Amino acid sequence: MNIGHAAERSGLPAKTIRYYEDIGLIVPERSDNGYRDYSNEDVHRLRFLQRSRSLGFSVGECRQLLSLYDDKARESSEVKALATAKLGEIDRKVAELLSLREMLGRFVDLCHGDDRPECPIIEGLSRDVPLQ
Amino acid sequence: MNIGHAAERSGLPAKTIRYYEDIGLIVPERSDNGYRDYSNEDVHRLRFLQRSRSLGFSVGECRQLLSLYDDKARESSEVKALATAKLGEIDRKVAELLSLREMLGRFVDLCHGDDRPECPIIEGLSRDVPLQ
DNA sequence: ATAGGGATTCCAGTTACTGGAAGGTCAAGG
DNA sequence: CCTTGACCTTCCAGTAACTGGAATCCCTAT
Repeated sequence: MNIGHAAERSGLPAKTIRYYEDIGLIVPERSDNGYRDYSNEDVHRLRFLQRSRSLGFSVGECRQLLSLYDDKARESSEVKALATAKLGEIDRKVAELLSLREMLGRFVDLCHGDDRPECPIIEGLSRDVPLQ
Repeated sequence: MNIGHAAERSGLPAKTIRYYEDIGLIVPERSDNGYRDYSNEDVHRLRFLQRSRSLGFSVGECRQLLSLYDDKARESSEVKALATAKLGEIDRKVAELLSLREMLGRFVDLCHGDDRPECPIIEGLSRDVPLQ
């Protein structure tokens, strides 16, 4: 299967698939004409990558996950530890965004948003300690 | 004021301040010895940058905000529009993270996490359609 | 005189791709 | 047989927003 087809079936752009090959995540066979030739198992692996990345795993973590995926004797606790750590990261990220949201939201609420130059948002951004 | 002091007072690393100068966000005076010399107003501007960045504005957006900050005749509606758009972005990002969190959390819950190789997380990541 | 702590510039690396140029391959149509 | 268009190849460069490091310079204190 050519890269275009593999791209379609995995949901990853062809460019990205080549990049993943550059960094050694997936190395397909080559056809006689030099084209990359992906097996169904390769596509599976690509989809695994696509899904892991979209779930917020870094490429490095995907590499770890792939080696666990390849290791038929892995212990599920290893995988669970990785995934649980990632959950914690997501939670921290959400909390951080929510606190930013709250501060910015307060600035926005205070701003009348008309044609006058006074603007609590600008003031909030430049004040030493925003909101007392 | 030397860059070290400006860094301390603005909460930005000196490296970052030099970078901001490279990209034209803030250009301080120079002392006779060639050292950068920051005024109190410069520090104010740096803090504005620090705060805006930490609130999730991109450097490009900070550039916009700075020009509004500099423009004494700006209309507050302009600033409000920018900030409101950013709020929407934050909300979208949070929603996305929460949905990732939910999916990954379900995989983690399903995994017994022991020394056996069966692992619903790996399976979830490699399945075509995770959790129907 | 020298030792330290800061300052300077410049170059390279990071993450995870993405865009583009120059060229090779293949199947279909005239 | 030739061309056209859609694919494929490699390689180089650029993105965002810094960060690290090397080589060198400046200032102050002992």
